[in-house]
Amino acid sequence: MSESLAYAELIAVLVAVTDNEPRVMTIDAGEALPSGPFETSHRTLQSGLRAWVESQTGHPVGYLEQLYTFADRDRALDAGTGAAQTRHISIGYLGLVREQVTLGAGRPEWRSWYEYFPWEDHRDGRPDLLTGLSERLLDWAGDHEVRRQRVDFLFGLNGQLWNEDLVLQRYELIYEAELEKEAGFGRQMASDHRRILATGITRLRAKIKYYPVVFELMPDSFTLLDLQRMTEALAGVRLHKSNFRRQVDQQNLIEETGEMSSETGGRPAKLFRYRPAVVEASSLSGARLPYSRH
Amino acid sequence: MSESLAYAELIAVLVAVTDNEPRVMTIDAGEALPSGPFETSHRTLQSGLRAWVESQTGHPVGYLEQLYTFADRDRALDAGTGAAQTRHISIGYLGLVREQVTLGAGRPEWRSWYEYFPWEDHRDGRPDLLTGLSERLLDWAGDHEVRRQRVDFLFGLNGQLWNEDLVLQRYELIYEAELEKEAGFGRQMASDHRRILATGITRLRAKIKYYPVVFELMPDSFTLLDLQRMTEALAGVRLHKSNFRRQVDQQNLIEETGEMSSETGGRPAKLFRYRPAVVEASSLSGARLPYSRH
DNA sequence: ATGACTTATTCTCCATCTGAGTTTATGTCA
DNA sequence: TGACATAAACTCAGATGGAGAATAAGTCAT
Repeated sequence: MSESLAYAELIAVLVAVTDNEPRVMTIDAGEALPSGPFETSHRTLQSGLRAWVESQTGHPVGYLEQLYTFADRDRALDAGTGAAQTRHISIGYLGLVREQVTLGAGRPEWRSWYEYFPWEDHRDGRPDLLTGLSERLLDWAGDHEVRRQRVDFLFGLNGQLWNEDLVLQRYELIYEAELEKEAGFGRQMASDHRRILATGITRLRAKIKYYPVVFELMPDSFTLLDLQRMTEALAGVRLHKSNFRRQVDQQNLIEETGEMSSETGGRPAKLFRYRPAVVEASSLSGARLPYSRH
Repeated sequence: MSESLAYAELIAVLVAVTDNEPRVMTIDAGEALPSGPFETSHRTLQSGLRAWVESQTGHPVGYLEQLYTFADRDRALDAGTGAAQTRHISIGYLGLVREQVTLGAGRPEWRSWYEYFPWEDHRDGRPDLLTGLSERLLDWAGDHEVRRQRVDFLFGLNGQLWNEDLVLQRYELIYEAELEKEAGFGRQMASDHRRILATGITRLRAKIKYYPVVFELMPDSFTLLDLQRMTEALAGVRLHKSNFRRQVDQQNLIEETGEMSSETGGRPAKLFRYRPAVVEASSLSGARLPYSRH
């Protein structure tokens, strides 16, 4: 029975956006994601994480969702000995906070997530760094047709479109090609934290498409362009202005406050607020099956 | 430090489909989902689960994905005492197997998941049981406008459409209304296993829309109607025949084997096989952002 | 005050997709 | 042989989505 006892910790991918830059909370001079033991005093995982994060950031966490449970981190340590050793289980969470005032000890810092994944920011066009990176990946792929296709597909080569959702898959390819520790290909982190961060970004980029989580990061009132910039910051991609607007108001999730913003540099913009959703959101799904009435 | 030691177990929602009925593997005469300790000998969570499941079912698990980690099960036990007590962490997995030959001990059985959630099967129209159930839910909602809207939305009342994805949310509403133990509202399970099952069904119903997992449950060759029936079994909803076909071959995931099936009762149907995907699947996504070229 | 420049907001257009059937083909079975 | 079943292909109108033009309403340098 004691075989199954494990050391359980919580680990957080905490996201905030300032100056159109998506940031993640880090400790150890940007080398690690914040984490802590899962104490018996915590009623649930969720509440444990929430309490702990709020004491660190000084701000309520608007949105919190479980990401993934990682348990194969320490396998290198186990190998060979065969000794019964305490298992390490990390339960990852994704949290969104509106502002980033840091209070806690250990000098937590908010850093742009593009420091860790510089190839993921396509807002000003395809990053230059991608040239060198994809060259290295293609070298690695060599004649291996499947590998080559994967590189093309994941990095938008050979006429394929860039798909911003595939953050984790891209990182894993880079890892497989053993390029993840190369200088110039993004800042590194301790242990597998960079992978966990990639998992969080992936989840968030997918989620904003079918669930109104962006508003957890927006201030109470905002212009449509603010909202677009926020979405672009997260997705790492530019969006089509008028089509973005059309989509937003079809979804019926925002309403005018009646006031205007004058800090636009051009024509003043209407201010909007989030309208906490008709009913439970959803139904804005996306993928559908071809239903049949009857 | 020892505060954070926890007992870790794996728990599986194992799904197979036979006779157009989606089935889940259970133990204890259908009262529990199969689970086991996460042993140190297991290299990773995934491999631990896989080995253990295959020894139980005698069949390889085609598809396996982590569902959720549950840790707030035993809170009732902790309450009041404040004593340091071993935490119980369950890591849930969803697995798909093509056939269901059971070998293991403890008399595992495959049971239709609709035994546990009879209101979820709308293939032959709205189940009668929903009349009584929604009546009880509306009673519970009373004048509470928000509750009433939630009931309407989740159970497709008042002109709203039935959304088959909301399995977990429906179960949680029923739980909140304290109707989950009432006779007639589905077979019960030990502890929170019914909730875990609901989580699995929810995940699977969502997934089939944007990822070709159905094929993990199909035999090597099949007709288009077979594929449709499989999808309907999982979604619990009837689909539009020709539109389903159109969608399937737009996705380019299957190809004709060249042979025909004669067991249709009508005109013989072409047989198809799964074509393990152009590249990594995806790009059949669904929800999209309004991208901008530039 | 005026014209250049910026950003906001509204429209338009057209190609594609989707929902909901029809129509025609090809078997089995009484 | 005709009734019945299912398969497979085709139709068509309305909704959706990508792309960009047109118009509105500010700021700012001259």
